[in-house]
Amino acid sequence: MHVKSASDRVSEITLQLERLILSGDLAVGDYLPAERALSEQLGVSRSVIREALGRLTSIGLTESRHGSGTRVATPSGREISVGYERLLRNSDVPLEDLAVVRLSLESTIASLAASHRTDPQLQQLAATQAVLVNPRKSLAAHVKADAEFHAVLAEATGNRVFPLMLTPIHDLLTDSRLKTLKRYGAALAYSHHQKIFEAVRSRDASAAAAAMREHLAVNSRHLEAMAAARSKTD
Amino acid sequence: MHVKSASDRVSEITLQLERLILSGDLAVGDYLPAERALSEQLGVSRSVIREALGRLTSIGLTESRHGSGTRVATPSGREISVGYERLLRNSDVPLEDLAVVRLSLESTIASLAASHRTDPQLQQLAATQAVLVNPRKSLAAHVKADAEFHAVLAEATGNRVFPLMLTPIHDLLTDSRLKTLKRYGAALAYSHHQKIFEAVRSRDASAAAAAMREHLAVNSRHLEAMAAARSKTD
DNA sequence: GGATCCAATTGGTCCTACCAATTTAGCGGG
DNA sequence: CCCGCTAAATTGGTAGGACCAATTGGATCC
Repeated sequence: MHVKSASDRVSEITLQLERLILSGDLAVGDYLPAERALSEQLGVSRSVIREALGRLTSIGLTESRHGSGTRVATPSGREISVGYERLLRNSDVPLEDLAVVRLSLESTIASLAASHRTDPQLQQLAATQAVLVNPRKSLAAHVKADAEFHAVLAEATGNRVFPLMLTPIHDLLTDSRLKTLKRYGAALAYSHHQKIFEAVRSRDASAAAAAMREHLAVNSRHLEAMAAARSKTD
Repeated sequence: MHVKSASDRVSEITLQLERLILSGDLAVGDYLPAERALSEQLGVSRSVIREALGRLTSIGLTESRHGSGTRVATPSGREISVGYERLLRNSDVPLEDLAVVRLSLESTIASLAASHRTDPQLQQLAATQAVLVNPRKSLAAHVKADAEFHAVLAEATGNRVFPLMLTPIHDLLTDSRLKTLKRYGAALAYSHHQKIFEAVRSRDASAAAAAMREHLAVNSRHLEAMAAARSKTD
């Protein structure tokens, strides 16, 4: 990648530390040396160290706690999510577009999950369903269970890229999912999930994908309706 | 979004400046006030200003030139891509997994492109095909044309999220694509692309998706073969 | 009018001192 | 011996000054 030589110190140091982390010399959760120590070891002022660590933190590679230290953060895709969020605000990407991408990914996920799911994962899915069908649980709990269902499904593909790609999309769509749940109730989501669940349980890949498409179609229609209402008032 | 209150000064200032930029008060290319001026205006030390600006620069919102000043950078979504790329690289996912995700996205892309493509986009596709079928062009040119073909297709969906999701994946798979081109020659890629092209031209969504799946299957088989060879030597 | 040089402006680095959380070690009482 | 409290050491966070280095813009000179 042509990231031009970066003749300034902080960029150098940032790269150096980044390499140190990504090379595996430092595991997730390990503490980096203290800023004053790094300053001496690397032969630059503490300001440079601080700016470098700040940049690493801003891209989610490290996290610092006052008085405690700085350690490498658990990679979670959350930084990517905020990046996407920023881009969304900036370039005004409509949520409908995101929903389309989600539909594409999730139908593949359902299909693959049906082929690769393990029994414990099946139980996890059942657990989220138990929450969703329980009317005594709060709306927030229902939303969480809904998200969990899809997350477990992504896990069950056995392909680690799917969770990484899906997480930020889910985060961005969480609002719309909440509205959909409010509008149509958890019962509908439960019955949809149940159809998917049965297909995954019986390892019927195409049925799982079809059920997923049907499930997400509700959300898409809702988004489109809102978009239409919005454009009317413009 | 629940981005915890961020009690430290630099986070505050970073958010403040970010808001200032994204709200449109500062257009792309505009210069921010000098660090010393910002320091005084916002009532914090220059160190804080510098760290905040550094973070903004590291996520691609601003760019600083020594002696000149700091201005808001042209938004390109590229920073998001490299963020994604970093994450994927970091988590050490097998290329086969990436190829699967790519297949999922690209088949949807082909389908949507068939419905939404414009005539100029069709011409762009044809142009990359002209390069690919020209044996006088270098291998690098062929790889570029191949990448371009898929990029234009992603554009043609009219959904700006697809390019964003696909770009980092393409970047990570560029090596394997090069090897595939070497192994099977540009002619095969050309004929596959041609099938996709015809389907997109005639707005046949399902044919486009099918042709795309067939196209990428070659790549997948190649990757699997390499993975198998690798595991033998382990 | 054009080229050259110089001074003001601006980002980049270093340093030192101090503030504020956190952790750790030590002390004392039970 | 153990628990709880306190104080010191460690660590990140902020401030502010001094200086270096690149860029810019104007004044000067031809």
